[in-house]
Amino acid sequence: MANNEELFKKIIAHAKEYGFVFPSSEIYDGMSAVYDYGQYGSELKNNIKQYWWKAMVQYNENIVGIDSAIFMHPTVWKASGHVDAFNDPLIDNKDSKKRYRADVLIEDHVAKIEDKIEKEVSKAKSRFGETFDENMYRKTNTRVVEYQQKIDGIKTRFVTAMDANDLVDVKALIEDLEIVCPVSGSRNWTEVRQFNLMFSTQMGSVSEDTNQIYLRPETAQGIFVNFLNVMKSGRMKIPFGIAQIGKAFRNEIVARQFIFRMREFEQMEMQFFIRPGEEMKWFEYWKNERMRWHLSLGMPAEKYRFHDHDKLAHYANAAADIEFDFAFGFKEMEGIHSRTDFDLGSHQKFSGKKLQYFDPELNENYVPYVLETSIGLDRTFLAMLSHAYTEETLEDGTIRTVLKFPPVLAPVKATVLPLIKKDGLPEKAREIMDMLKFDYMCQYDEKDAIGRRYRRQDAIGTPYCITVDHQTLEDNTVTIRERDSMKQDRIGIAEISRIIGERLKTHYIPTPQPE
RNA sequence: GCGGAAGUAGCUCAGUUGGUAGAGCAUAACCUUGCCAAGGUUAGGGUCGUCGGUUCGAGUCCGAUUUUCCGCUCCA
Repeated sequence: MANNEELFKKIIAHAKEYGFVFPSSEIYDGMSAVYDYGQYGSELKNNIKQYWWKAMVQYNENIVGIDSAIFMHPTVWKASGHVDAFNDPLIDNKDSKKRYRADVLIEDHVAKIEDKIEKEVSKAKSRFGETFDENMYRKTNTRVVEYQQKIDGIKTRFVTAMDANDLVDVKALIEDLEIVCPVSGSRNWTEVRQFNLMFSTQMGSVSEDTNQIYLRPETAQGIFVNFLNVMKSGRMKIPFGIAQIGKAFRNEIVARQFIFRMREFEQMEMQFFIRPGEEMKWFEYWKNERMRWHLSLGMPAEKYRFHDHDKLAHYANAAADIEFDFAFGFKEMEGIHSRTDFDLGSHQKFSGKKLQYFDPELNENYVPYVLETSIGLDRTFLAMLSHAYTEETLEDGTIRTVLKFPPVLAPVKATVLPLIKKDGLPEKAREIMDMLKFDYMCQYDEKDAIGRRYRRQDAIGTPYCITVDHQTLEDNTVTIRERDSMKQDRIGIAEISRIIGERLKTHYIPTPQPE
């Protein structure tokens, strides 16, 4: 475990030193858990996106891609449930260090008073027998009325305070009610703080006209609100999917572990619209298919595992994660969720628009069910980087640090190197560089000894090095060095592009979808 | 969010009881060598995380703050 921590630190240091990931705004001391992707990091990230996009959109005739806006109508987040679920006033007890939802503490307190009322009522009931008028008793008994007034007072005060965003008064209310921590039994509370997990901002430049809007906490809703548009304009027939890659924002209380948990992150999502009742068939299909995609990147199978959810979110009736063995243990990388008709049904209700599909085979209209695959791009990036990072001890005892990316994902595909910086070799190498750079991300390097240049390329994971030597000038051949084996082949200049292209071919081919 | 540790050049670090900063590697230029990193010469690069305090004087002592790491907590 300690070794893994050391390794993880080395990976983070390597990522910064070689231009993959930088702390954001570093010259101003950085921002907690915000990172920028550097010159090689952004290449790697783009390559992962492209590999996913091709696998989902290009290779599946019934899946199309969109790119929806980060800003969405505020009601979207009411329909999705995020406004309710992501807005909690929280308070901590300083002695037990336990955190509570302030509204829950107050509700519990109210419930206790209600219990007292019920006790009084049932006591009176048994005393007066059949002649007992419960409603009358509730309205007239002084003790019950007192309790009821107290409850009404608390509720009014709480609702007023919450509406006015007056968290100080919520705290005061908790103090006035002498609520104690169930664990420590003390009344030593912190201030009440609003943990709104959605970032908000204002739209509209004149202050009276502004609307509070949110940065999307997930990309999925952008797909659901475009369900009709895509279905109609694309003449889509169920089953079909809509894919999207984009940023999402969550104001996590604790964001840590490098780029694993960030407040601004990127998702690659696909929502697959299906006939109600067929969700388990598709759940199994996409579970297997997504795992096949991961394995096609050449990572060992034991690095991955499924984790089936026992506790399901409000929108799901089946859910599984694909977890990856990061340096800090198995963690979620992708989720496959059967979301039923929760999302489209909810948007149908809130928008008043019919979000339905006419199924000619069944001759009926229905709200389609949704099967979601949602993968964290930053987490996939981290998985690739962690797994690629290798320190090799060579025969002569020196240590080689090499990033063994799958070639299709490598930031730089090939580097052209003149063996020495004279005798016309740089000119020849430049010619080859100019020939290759329109097809592949390439570099040219003539500084320092050749061995050292190879190592520099190893450190950023370049799979192929093309070396121009004196023989090149005679017969138009070069050597091509393979990163992992360090072996070299001599090939003709005219063949370089084709040979690299061969080796960059994708290994993922989708399994035919079920009937 | 709570507790602990740390922050000196791009990287790894040194800096003695407070006296206004050093090394190696890296980077750039030139020379030399030429197939698996560290030959030579020269140069650039730091208001010692930030702000404030004590002091004639602070990288060094004190306080606050920020960032990172570790543990706890939290987590659709």
